[in-house]
Amino acid sequence: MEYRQLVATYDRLDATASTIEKTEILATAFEDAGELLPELTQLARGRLFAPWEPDDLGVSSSLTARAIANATGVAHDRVEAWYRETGDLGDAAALAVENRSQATLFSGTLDVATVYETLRGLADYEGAGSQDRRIDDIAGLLADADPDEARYVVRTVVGAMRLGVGEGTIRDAVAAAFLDDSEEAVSAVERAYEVTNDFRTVSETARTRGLDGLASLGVELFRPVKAMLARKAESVADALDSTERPLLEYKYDGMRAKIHVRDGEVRVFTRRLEDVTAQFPDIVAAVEAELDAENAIVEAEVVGYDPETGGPIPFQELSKRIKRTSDIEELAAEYPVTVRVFDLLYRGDGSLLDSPLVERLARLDDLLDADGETLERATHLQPESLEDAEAFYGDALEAGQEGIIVKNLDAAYQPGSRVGYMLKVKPTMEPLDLAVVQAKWSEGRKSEWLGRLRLACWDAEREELREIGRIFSGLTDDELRELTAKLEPLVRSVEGRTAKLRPEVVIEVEYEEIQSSTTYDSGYALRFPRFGGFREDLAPEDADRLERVERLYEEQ
DNA sequence: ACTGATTGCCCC
DNA sequence: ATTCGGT
DNA sequence: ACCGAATGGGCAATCAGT
Repeated sequence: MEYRQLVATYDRLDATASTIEKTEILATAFEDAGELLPELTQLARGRLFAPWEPDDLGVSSSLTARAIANATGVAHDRVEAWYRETGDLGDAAALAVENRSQATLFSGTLDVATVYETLRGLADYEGAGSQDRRIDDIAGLLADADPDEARYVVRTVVGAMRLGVGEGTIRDAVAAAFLDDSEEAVSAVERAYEVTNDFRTVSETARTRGLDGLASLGVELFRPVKAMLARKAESVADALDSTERPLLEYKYDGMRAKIHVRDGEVRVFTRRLEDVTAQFPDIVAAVEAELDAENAIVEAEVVGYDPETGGPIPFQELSKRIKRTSDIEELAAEYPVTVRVFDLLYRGDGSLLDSPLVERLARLDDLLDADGETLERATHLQPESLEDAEAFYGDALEAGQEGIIVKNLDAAYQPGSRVGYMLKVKPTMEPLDLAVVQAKWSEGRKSEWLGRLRLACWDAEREELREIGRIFSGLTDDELRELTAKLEPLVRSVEGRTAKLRPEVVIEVEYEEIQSSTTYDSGYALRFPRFGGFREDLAPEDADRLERVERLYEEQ
């Protein structure tokens, strides 16, 4: 299949806002794909790998910009300039190909399999010179590409197709292409995807074996199921109101883990389905000792603690263990963990996804060693009243945890994030008033606007601003527009898409937590910062004091 | 052997 | 992770 | 209600450059 055909599909997806039309366009492409269907279901989202496969291409914007320059003979600076202007490296690539120098040869056209295999192959290069080989491979594709082809090759490399196509659209299109558009067909595809996490398997099964084939795809050990995600509730009362038969659990600040046991062998997966078994030998040993099952899937939060005091440690410290490949045992001793178990998805020879939570937990309790040191049920309560629940929430905060999770004991395990299954309640922090010292032009739809603010608090002792991080969401389009108008007159200098500003604008900033930081000169940074409103009444010197930040940090 | 830049459906 | 806008 | 896009701090690994 020629890549040009796929590009035509991309362009049509890009041109329509209607999800119904997007589904139709994709369904047609899937029907025509033949043997290339598995690759096409990945490429449609700009992804090359199934979620649990290592998919480190080792190349993103800066190296790709070099590849574009190499392939087209256009100066690297010009490619960078187009990238800055358009905010999209794919568009910059298209421009570069249009303006390619005479010296480079346009030798032909691409086919889909070549693009897919070449890009996948980037991940295999290691060691000295590997970046050059990656650049050469990408440049090789671009040398054979016309401008539109180049745009989407590059967008695939950098992982930002921006076509409005995600999992939901692929799901609907697979159903429409090989089954029908009934609710039954869509649910069958969805279910198959939830348990396999792989659209290549799902689409190929739907094509060759239809509805029955999809139904035969079930939970398998060592193939992670999508995680059930919580939604936010405003208060304990709200959460209880919308939950039939509530069970409350502490919400811990750690790492979500899915632990599979197959014939006694243990594997640990993250929420995004990365295999981190090698990083957590202590968890493997604890599961072997404290979980009475040869075949099972349990779900848990891995929580670090200080071996000296026994108290909880910041997530930053636990996170040192997650990607570590050396000195594993030393790190395990320095940052030991407890495993707070809260669900059982599989036991013995079958899936428990469709069983109600109350039954899954009863079976989980059967398997857990009551005196285990490392594996322990997440602290939980079946509340009799709102007062009960609020007291439990208070206990959780008192114990230094994030808040609570509210679950429905009658509900099945529902992978993904849906209404009516699971809620989280967390306290809101007092917002900070911070001065805006720098801004960047945004990307994509928002690329005309100055967003992405760098913020500072006021150091009263030294009488100067000290940076404390950036903001990352919370602005409506109107606010972004207003912000841009306010900031543009304050621009002192521009470098790339970054503008340094005279610090005159002060905004309110919400966040989840204050972290210690080596990145910012205040020594602190905000976790999940978001815009809370303009403070027209404040000057930069009126921004929150560093002292207050320090105090809040100590208090939390 | 060291540093700085870059990367990641990373973790949160 | 959180939040916003489109459907 | 759902989906997709766009964005934060901070970590270890990797590699280019010296």
